[in-house]
Amino acid sequence: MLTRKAKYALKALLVLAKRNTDEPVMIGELAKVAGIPKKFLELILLELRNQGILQSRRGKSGGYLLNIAANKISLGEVVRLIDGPLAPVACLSKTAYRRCDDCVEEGTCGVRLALREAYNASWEIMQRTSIADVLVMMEKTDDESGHGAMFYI
Amino acid sequence: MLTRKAKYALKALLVLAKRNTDEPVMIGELAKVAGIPKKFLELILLELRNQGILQSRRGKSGGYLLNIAANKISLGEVVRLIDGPLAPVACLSKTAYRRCDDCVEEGTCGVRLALREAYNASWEIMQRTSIADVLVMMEKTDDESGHGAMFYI
DNA sequence: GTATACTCTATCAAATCGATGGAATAACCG
DNA sequence: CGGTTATTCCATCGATTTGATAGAGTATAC
Repeated sequence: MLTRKAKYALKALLVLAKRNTDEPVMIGELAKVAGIPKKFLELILLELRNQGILQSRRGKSGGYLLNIAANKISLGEVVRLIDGPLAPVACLSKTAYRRCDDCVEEGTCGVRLALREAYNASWEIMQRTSIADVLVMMEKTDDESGHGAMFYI
Repeated sequence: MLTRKAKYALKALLVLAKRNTDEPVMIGELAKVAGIPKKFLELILLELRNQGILQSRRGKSGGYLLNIAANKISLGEVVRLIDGPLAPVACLSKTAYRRCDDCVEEGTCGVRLALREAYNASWEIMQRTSIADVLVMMEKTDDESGHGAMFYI
């Protein structure tokens, strides 16, 4: 399970990417649109900004906007920045490899072998899919559902 | 990331499946072979027993043994029993579906769409792969590594 | 200069994680 | 039998993480 933090981060990024404007979006508005507790969202956006995904503008008419093109932000990256490594065990992580302290021989470790394929399959998709891709998926699904242009995050 | 508990559960099951005997294996021995804190392993085995995966024998010369054939125990099942749903968000869970309380419209929810494919890919493999399958993988890997019959969990 | 926003630090309750001590139970041996 | 020993079973604990809130500080537009 993702933490709520990572889920909120994805939600917020989707809203920001959909706006696709140079005008920053206020935390308060973002919180309302996405249904996220405002003060909690603050922390999350701040973290995304410190990681370089977002940029912020302070003071009146301030807010947040993307710092990277939406098609350059992968789902995997977002989740990893907020929740930490995606891998089921550290010794499988592609970005934060660490030997298991209870592992006698990594090459033939059963747990590692067991989980490797499942992890790779999931990782490949998480890495390949961008925020922009998701927007396209949403539009497509929205068309099919027949609600017209209005779709929710 | 799996919790340590789930990782230990998989390890222990692999050892038990490999023994493939009617004699129960003591917690103490299991703990030593798999490199798991004994008292912690107790809880895990107990939980697996309560879930029907293992059976136990009490008193002197007691211990644990499989209650289900190793090829009927899927990785996904084990992880789910110990760590809870595999799904990244509850509204995608196949075994514990629950609507997200902050979700306006599930059909077009971006987060849901975003994670669905990655989750499905991983789920399919976790569900299809059994403890017995992993043993086979381990033997194969072990042969290639040239260590002979001795392989570690 | 003041209203409006973000920024930062501290704090809190609840849940979860990893771990432990001791009670209950069954087998063995005289 | 009855006690000793080896084992599983149960209740609980401390530390960390999670999710969320509060409030003082700071930059910006007007």
